[in-house]
Amino acid sequence: MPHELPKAYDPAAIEEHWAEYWVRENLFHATVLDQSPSQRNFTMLLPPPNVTGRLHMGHMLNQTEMDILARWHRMRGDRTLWVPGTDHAGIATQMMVERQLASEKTSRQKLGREAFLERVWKWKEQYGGAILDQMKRLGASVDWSREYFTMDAGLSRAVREAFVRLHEQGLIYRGAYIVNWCPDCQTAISDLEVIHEEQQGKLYTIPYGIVGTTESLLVATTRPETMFGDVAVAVHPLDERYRRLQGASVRVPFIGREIPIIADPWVSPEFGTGAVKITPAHDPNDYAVGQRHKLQSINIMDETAHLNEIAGPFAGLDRFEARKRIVAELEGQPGYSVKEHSHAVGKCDRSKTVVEPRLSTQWFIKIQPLAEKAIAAVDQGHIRFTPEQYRKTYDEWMRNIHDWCISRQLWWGHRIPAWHCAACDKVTVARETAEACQHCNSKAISQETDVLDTWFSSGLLPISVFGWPDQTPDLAAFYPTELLVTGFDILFFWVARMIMFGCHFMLDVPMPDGSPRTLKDAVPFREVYIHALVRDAERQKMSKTKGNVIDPIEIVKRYGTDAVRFTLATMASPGTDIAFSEGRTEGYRAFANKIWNAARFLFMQRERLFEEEGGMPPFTPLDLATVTRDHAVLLPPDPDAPKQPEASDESSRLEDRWILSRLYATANTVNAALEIYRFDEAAHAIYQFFWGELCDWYLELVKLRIESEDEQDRMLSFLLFNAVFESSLRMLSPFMPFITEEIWQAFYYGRPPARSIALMPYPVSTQKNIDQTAERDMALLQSLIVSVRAARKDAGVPERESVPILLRTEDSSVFQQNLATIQRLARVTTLEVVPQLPDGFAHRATPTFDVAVVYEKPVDANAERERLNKELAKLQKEKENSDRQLANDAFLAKAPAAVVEGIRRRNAELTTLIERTRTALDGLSV
RNA sequence: GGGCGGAUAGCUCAGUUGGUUAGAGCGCCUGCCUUACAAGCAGGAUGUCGGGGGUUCGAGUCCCUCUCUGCCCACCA
Repeated sequence: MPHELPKAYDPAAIEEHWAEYWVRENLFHATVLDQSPSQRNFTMLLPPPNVTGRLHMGHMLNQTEMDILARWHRMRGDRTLWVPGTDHAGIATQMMVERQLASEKTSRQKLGREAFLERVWKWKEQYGGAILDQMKRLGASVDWSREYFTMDAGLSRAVREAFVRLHEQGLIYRGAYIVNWCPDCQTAISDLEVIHEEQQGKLYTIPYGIVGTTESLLVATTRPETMFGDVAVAVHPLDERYRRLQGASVRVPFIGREIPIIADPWVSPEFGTGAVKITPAHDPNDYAVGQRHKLQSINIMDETAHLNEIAGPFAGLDRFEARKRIVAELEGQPGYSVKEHSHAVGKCDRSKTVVEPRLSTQWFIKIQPLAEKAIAAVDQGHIRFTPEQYRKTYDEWMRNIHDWCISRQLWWGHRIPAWHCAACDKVTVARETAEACQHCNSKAISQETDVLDTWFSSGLLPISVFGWPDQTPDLAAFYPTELLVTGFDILFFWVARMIMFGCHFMLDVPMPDGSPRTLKDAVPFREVYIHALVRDAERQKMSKTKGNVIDPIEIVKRYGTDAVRFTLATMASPGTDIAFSEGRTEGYRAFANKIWNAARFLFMQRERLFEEEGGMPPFTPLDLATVTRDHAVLLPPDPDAPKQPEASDESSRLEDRWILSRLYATANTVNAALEIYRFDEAAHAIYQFFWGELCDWYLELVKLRIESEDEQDRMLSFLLFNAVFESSLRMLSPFMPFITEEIWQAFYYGRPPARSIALMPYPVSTQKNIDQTAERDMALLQSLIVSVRAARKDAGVPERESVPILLRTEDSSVFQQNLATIQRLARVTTLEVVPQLPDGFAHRATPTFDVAVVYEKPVDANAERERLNKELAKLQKEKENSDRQLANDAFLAKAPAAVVEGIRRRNAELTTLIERTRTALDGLSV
């Protein structure tokens, strides 16, 4: 017996089951063994969420898009691999565990490094990766057997290898430079992790006493608290105001240290007073000036941004507290002044603390050589961006790139494989744990305590997940990946780094056939699709502080994954952010419900029909082939299927030819749209076809025929509906994997031709399958039915009552041949073709026909007059426009013939329509 | 300071290389519990395509300009 579908569509009741099924059956596992010469690869890497992360709407959009593409490619027969994993997320994870420790009244310092790391691993085992479970619930068709974590042994080995190689190549160096220091995280961070915020601050003008005089030099600064680190005051060499002071000295206020007045062209005389304090240890510009003038650097702050003993009376104070006190002290001094000043302040992306530029010893990557290859790879078209504008963004960034500070003063992360020697003070960099100093062979070495920036390991993912540095079969088979789908927020953090690392390291790996690899095949992916940001319904960025965060899992619980996925797909048009609205989701849940009920209709008819026939026939693709013999595209390929006798097209009914044509057209649209990542177009096309054509029209006609006497037609219409419906399910499956799986499994109850709809072929078609005659005739028929329905409404015919209609038309053949359709869908008794419509009946006029409903209840003359007048005005306006165009010689001469012809035809139609509408109006007034 | 994007129906958005009547969903109005579906069916209303100028036979679409708005990048104290 066929599987029953419950009366109500309840996503909660079906989704979990299939989510588990797909994982359990390991359906989306891809191996090198799958390889067949004709098969295309489609490989993607999931942008790894933080292991501490919780799924948000951005993840869901990203995963929905990737999953649609993965499922689509898989169904099209491509060897599809989508690799999932999580990122150890250095700072984020460490902070999370530290918070936990704090609540237990302890700290990582108290635990010590080793115990702390143990604790983090424990935390990771216990709570980490919850986000991947959430992903499973969304139906993401990833290869779970390949799940990675960026601190796995294999990936860690790749990290060490990459570090050592870069070091060997002279591309990694260590030194004291001004870096961005987060006093809260107590680590250096890269330029990218600093977010600049425009802020209303103050510009303080502070008098510095000139040595040997009673005069003062006025110095403008936004950061008075750094004055204790001042080593000079700089003026522009050509600044006449200060020329005489060059070479003189001033005293740092409060502490009285003498510092020189120097001249440097970097100073702009227009800003402030034209005299700048130089604090090399706490400002990148000042550091550069200091270097030029061989000045020393004085660090006045500790790692928590509290002033040290050099600050004299202000020692021990936090930098902002110090500023307050200093300003208070300066208040009232001659020359001192304050004015409002708006400037950009750098904050730590993670902690939102104001970043402190700080001189410290860090590890850096000399990025230029890597960037050059990365620029070339995109320039030469080996990597394409969608939307294209991001290519420019990428290019600009790459061309202005600075060296990358990769060391972090954290404990959680890939520890830098370098050992410091206590004896000779030199550094040993090694792949394996070093036992002795490379330089002096001393055993007194200790490993560098810093770890690597998290993005160092994620930048290596495209190569490390496939086993690099080993030349594994996976690396040979799956590198480069095809596509990267991600948000622009990690374009520089991640995308750019992957491109740099991929190009750099893979150029050394020969191709599978042994030939040398070129840039074209060294790239980590061939395409990058950058998707939009998901905002709330009011277009606000979702944020915890605003409290407008939509939890996708909550929404999924309420509407079902399929509905949410479809919402995101329909709204995902490139270049614009998504304002997520529950209203839309509700609408697409209704769509899922529609599909559900169409399936129920199908199953009910199947039972009814074949009970009469004396038993259930098998429902295999083979049976469907009996009605769709010309249309193998609809079906799973079955080379053993016997050829079926061909029915002639003439015997086919209009609606049959029409629905097939529409199905093919939809398949064409969907495939073309997905090819260029137009998820919205693809989803709209399916929606429109399924609801607006298959359900609203074809299904209604199937009802009519299933009741008919003609047994053969009964069967044919049923089987064809079956086939079209099943094809539609497959077409829809990448977008709504759950409901389609549920119905499809029920459809093939007992013996499905595959383990999952996800492994069935995707509908494809060509232009030649489009039946233009059928589409045109059906449009005409629909137009008549809609006209009659409207006229019925005007006449006030009760919904259930059928009425005769009068039709005036040149050619009534389509209507005559499809009389039953008209009778059924427009509730018509008889159709009479007349040379002229009589007055007094509600009617509609179109270019090809006029139709009236014969109903004794007189139409409301006033309402009808109003409607007709409005109609007339619209027609006349349009007519005027086309008249003007047709009277224009330039238009006739220059416009393409087809356009002119079109307007001529329309103009003629308008003439007729206007005439008829006038007649109708006259008829009313009689 | 540089760069990029957006402004189309009450709301959220489509609108392909300029070409006949600018679309969809939601919302709104009217009528229907027609046994697949009221999460439904049928019918309907709604737009100076941000303002101004230009190119063109023809502009929502191309150019200039203005207004508003969002974002990215940036070491000027």
